Amino acid sequence: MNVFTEIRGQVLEALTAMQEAGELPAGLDMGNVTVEPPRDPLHGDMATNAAMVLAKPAGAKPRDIAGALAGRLAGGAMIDSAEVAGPGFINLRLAAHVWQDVTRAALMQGNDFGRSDMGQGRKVNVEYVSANPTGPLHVGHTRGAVFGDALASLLDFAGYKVTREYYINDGGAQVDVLARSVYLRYLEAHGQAVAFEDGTYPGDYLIAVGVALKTKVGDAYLDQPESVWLTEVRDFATQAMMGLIREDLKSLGVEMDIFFSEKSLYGTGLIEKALASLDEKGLIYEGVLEPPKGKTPEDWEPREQTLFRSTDHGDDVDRPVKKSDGGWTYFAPDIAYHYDKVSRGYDLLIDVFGADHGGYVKRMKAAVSALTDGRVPLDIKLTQLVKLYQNGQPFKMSKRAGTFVTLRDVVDLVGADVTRFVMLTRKNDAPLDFDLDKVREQSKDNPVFYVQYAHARICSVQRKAAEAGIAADASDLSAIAHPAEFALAAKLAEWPRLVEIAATSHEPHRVAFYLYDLASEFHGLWNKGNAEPALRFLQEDDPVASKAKLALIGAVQVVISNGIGIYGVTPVEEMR
RNA sequence: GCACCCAUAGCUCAGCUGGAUAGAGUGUCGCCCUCCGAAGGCGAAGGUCGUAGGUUCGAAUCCUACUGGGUGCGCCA
Repeated sequence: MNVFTEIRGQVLEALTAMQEAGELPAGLDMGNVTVEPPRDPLHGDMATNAAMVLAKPAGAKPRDIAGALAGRLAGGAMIDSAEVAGPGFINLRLAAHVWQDVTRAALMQGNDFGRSDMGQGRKVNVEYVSANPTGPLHVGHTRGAVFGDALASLLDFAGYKVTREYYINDGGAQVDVLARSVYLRYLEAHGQAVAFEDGTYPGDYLIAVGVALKTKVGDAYLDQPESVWLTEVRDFATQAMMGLIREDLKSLGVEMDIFFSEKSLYGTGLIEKALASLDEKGLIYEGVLEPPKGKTPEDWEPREQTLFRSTDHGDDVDRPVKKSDGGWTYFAPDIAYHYDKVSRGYDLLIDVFGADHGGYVKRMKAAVSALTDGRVPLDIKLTQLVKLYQNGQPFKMSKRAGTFVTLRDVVDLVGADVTRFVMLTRKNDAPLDFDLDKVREQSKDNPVFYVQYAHARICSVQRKAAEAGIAADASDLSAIAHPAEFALAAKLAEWPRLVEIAATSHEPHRVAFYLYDLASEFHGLWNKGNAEPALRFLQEDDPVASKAKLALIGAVQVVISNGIGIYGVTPVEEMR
């Protein structure tokens, strides 16, 4: 049940009736007509801007339209009163039964309350994390993982068919470096002294991989040239790293549907095919790029390369797909990868990248736009840096990995649920401060706690009720009658609308802020029970009222549970 | 030099894709437990929405130019 769409339906009906009555011209675009909660609750429960957006095209004064529209709306089934206000708003007061209906609907629909068919089953591919398989995931990846996963769940909840995908960069030079680093650890496992030189990975996490390699091949690679072992060790090491990464993701509760290997693109003709497709559109040519203005690299010299005319699709300069030695640039397999995604029939692609990939956005969008002739949109979400703190002080680096704080460090310290929720309490494009102490603090400036606390309180009431042999019952909700109770129910009514807004804007953080508001509304009502016993959830001698109030808070429980469920967070029944 | 992101209360941030008197938390000050969890709640104070123009019934939101901060910029992925 989405109160907003229902009321908007009534507004549109009324407008149509006005057109039929000749009060409004035909053929008006109603797309801009909105129904929203007014910022100031004194203005009523709902407001519509219909009169103002239609005034100009209809050639009438906003307040005149508003007056006529309000007259028609006032007779509606869900509407108690409709008043014209300000420049032409129509403020609506809804009938008490609307809030009771919402409460009932939330309780009955449970896990499905707020679920939308907005996506209409369209296929979406969300690619996220996609960290190089050269080591464990670190904090930055954690944010990308949490964000991508929540966005995927949100889209699923909004009616899309979602695929979660991880792109393994196992085709480039960095996996050769990985192989050499593992080889050093392999020598070390054989008792040799080794030095990690320029660019090799010195992290401790490779020690076990070196040992494992020794167990597998014995001394077969000792004193052998790279040509003998590189390919084998690279595969072995990459697999080991992906094993590590999968475990890291699992510790966060992230499960991918597809791990797509970059290497699998090579030798299959897919890259060639993708580029041929661009070539057919006349977007591939041989040429020489201008040096970047202002900051010319010292070793700059003009080279002829194979270029993609990305400027035809909104990029600033054309981009090379081949290096001067004829090998592919990184961009080429990336084009092929997206070509593959498109050919798998997705209606929408979403890439979640770290902020350091900002420079990549335009060319990637250009590529997808060119490949699909603009048919398939690609949205790229950049997640900004995570700054770690401990007790207000910048956090010192991890002892285990030597160079960075790992995902595992964070999860071990504060837990997956807290990590996930906190990392979603900021917009993806804003930097995030993550204080390892504060996120575990149990106070209301910690949104995780505050929301969980509301859920725990509800569970506490339910335990008390159970002792008295009472359970929620939505069949008679007439006891839900106080403005404070309506306010809470009104907040519940916003949930389905919020899901759609968050999903269309690809902004899962909105869920966190909503849940905080909902929790706040609930805590407020709880406390009003101090002064007004009639507002307490359990009414001594009135089982019908108690059941109704239990239904109300049960509905709150449902929404909290659904909301944090989208975040992959489990609601708690008791604070500890 | 160019591109992208950001700028809102002392601090940390929301702001429902253009709506009414811009909201939370924190910090400061004052209140509220004979009551289902006070790990809470209520109230006060706090603002030229970076600056200057523009678009229109209406701008924190859209456009332009600046200022300040972050990120990136051909054979690294």
